[in-house]
Amino acid sequence: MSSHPFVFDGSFYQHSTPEMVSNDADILFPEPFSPFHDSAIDIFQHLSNNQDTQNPVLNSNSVDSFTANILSSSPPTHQLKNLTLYQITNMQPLANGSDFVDTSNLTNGYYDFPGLDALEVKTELGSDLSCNYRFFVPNSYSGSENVAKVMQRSYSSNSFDSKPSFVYQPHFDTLLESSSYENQGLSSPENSLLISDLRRVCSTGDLKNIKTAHPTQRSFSSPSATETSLIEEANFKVGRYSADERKERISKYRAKRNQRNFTKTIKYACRKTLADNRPRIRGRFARNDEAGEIPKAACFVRDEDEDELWHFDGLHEEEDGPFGGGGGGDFANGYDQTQLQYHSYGY
DNA sequence: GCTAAGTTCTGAACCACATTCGAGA
DNA sequence: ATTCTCGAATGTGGTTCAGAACTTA
Repeated sequence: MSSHPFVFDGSFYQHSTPEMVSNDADILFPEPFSPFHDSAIDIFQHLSNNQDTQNPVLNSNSVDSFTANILSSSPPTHQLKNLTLYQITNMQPLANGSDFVDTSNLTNGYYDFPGLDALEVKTELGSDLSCNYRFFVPNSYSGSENVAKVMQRSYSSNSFDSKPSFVYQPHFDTLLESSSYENQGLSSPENSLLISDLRRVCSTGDLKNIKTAHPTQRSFSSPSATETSLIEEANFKVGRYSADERKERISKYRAKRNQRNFTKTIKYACRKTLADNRPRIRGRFARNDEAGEIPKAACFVRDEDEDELWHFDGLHEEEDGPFGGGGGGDFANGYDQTQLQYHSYGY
């Protein structure tokens, strides 16, 4: 990881012109990384819209506002004065974000997340207004996965458990998973994607890898002497698209986004119920009678309640266990939680 | 730049059986 | 034309694994 400020994708993210709010997101998270790309646009747009507080993430009202904006496809009504995207390696207190952080995590006023780098998104809404977002990325992670592939994977397995642990801005975490978030119908798969994509970018260090999608352009690095001149020019040109071109691309992408279908269609709910309750051996459906005869040694790791696990008595009244699905719930209890979560995001 | 070895990731296959479908009586 | 019967086809989810894709030395 480099120190701030950095030049990314041929652009230096500082002192962007107002009309570059969503365009910056378009550049940072180009279309191949669609879900996060779009989320980034929404976030940036929120930042541009939210001028009623110094730090829109600070209070609960703005949380709702932020949430609403994340999900809103409406174009921004206000524009950012500046957008600054820092990449930093040393934790420093946010300039105006005392409420932004969980103070219990502060050490001498500094965040202390060993083994993590931070990516800070700073927005300046005016001469006196600004807010900061930070994403924490494992600095030990050296992988350089193909971003497009990562995104593709996210649809099939939605797994981020296999990656090194990470911490991203705590308030942001709370925000995304807050009750208000759920109350606004945000538990749908596509909205889960929004959360998981943010996480994934952090957990996999994909910001580093974004450069791979633009092999012909400049890489993610700290500014050299040559780049310094780029920095000076950054006020006037960001990325490869003009403002109109970016707007057009964003509009096109939004239209495409609205047509997405993230949900797996269950044609017959009764069959799903049956499948959920059907006994399995190594993931395969097992005969009802056969299941009860399986010796304990072959029943994965289960120290107790094996009889309950393998004696299938048809449909259960209580079908929704902690992991959903009656018999499946019992079955699931025998799994390592991480393994279970991996598959529970299957849609 | 090329190659081999290692790693990561994806998607198809597998399984049982209740339900659905459609042809024939 | 309507109803009934019965065999075939379908759909459902967790796990495994082959092979593709990618990374590293």
